[in-house]
Amino acid sequence: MPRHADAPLPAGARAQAVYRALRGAIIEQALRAGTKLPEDAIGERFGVSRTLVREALTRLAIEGLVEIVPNRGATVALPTLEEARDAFEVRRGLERLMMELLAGRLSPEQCANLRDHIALEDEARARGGPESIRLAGEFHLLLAQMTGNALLERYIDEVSSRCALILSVYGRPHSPECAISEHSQILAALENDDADRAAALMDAHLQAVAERAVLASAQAADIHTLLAPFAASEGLAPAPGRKPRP
Amino acid sequence: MPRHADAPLPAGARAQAVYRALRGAIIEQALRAGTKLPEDAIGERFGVSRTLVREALTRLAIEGLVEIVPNRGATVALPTLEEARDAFEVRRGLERLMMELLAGRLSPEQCANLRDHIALEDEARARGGPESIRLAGEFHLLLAQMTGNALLERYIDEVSSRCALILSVYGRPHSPECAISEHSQILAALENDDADRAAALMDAHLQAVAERAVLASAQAADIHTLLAPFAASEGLAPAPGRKPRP
DNA sequence: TGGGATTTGTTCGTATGTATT
DNA sequence: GAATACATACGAACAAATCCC
Repeated sequence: MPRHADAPLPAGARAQAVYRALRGAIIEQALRAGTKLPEDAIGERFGVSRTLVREALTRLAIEGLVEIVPNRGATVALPTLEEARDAFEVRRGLERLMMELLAGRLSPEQCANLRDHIALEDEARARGGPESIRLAGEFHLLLAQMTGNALLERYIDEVSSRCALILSVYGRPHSPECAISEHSQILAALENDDADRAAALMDAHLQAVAERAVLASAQAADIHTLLAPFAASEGLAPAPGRKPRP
Repeated sequence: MPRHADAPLPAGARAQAVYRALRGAIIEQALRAGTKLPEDAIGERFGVSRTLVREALTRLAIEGLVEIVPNRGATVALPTLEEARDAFEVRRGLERLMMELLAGRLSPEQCANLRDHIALEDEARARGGPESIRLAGEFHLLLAQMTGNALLERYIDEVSSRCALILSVYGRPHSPECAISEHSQILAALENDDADRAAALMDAHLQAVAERAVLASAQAADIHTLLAPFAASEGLAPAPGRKPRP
């Protein structure tokens, strides 16, 4: 839920807000792989000093969404094919565990929530908007939340976003990460208490996603413009009276 | 490999050095769970400013080894029993994946390295030194490195260190995390190209480690120690005179 | 190759918030 | 409960490295 920009965020929350804003921008491909992320430009855009930007960038670098080279600054990560393989390999392991934890344990409310989410994905996909990428990833995150295992949730969140970045590099531009019918089938298996089938479906699903990755290229754009919607949604104000570079 | 203190570290490497030093101290239980970690004192100790200490503490907080409360600073994390369960659950999932990736794929050199490491563990264990904890964890990390999957390696490193912290809270003081014979059996199964058996052994091994911890904490008698993590996780202080909640 | 402009690395001061007496 | 002491949150400024012409 978005905050108003003039209500100051509590201590320690602004760095987190910058982190979330950047993260969202990367996952939705507003900031494309390889884009330079200069500390002061971002700080101006969000109305914070470089200190907080650095903290956000450091966190993103640990997550693998950003690459930091000493004395040369940060860029949106440009994963190699090997890193892509690694990410999907780990993801399969984690999501298989998730299937085993969830099979036969979902409440009717949880199942309803998942069906609602699948419907949302369907709509977004029909419109062809960039949210479909985010929504597809969020289905997996929603499942992770339902395990009640906070660490698993964090890892799945992390590896999913990394996979999203990978698809933005190697996949077709703006293609949703997951096919919707596959999500439905997985949910059905989970409701059926069929852990093995759910795990097998998820495995095949992720395999398909990985293989869907083919080819693409990216182009840069002005960072102030690209970041605008993400700043607003996280309650960050741009610095007054500074324009996109002359 | 230790460096000479008067050779200054390159840019960006000092924060990492502080991070590693603190991490090692926590894992080897030189800094015990719950210990306050003031920026000033640490910076003074390592000869760096608070900025770099903050960066190190932030990284440790993301990893779950340190807890940071806004405006109140950092302490060595005091994992709850639920977090303990989560950590071991995720760890089982990751290490099972690791067994599948490694079974039948280890070179003779790698097997020899692993045997050497097991021998080291054996010695340390016999001496009863605190390194045995670190070494036991490093066996798992060594296996992870051999998968060639850098992300899996990072996750296993992270979850292993978190488990080490958990054992320092709930386990017997200075007890090694892993029984050596279990490591040997796992290695044998991997050499034998028996992925299922390796996975099952690893599962049982981690299960045993987890249960050893809970059992030990139940026998540990002192009720103050036993309750401390629960009190802390619920916002209660052991000392008198603190309000429940604003 | 060189030098100025730009960006990052780090320190440290100040304001703010928390514990203590 | 107020005053005090202390630790943290954040930013400005300086130093060093890199980039670019």
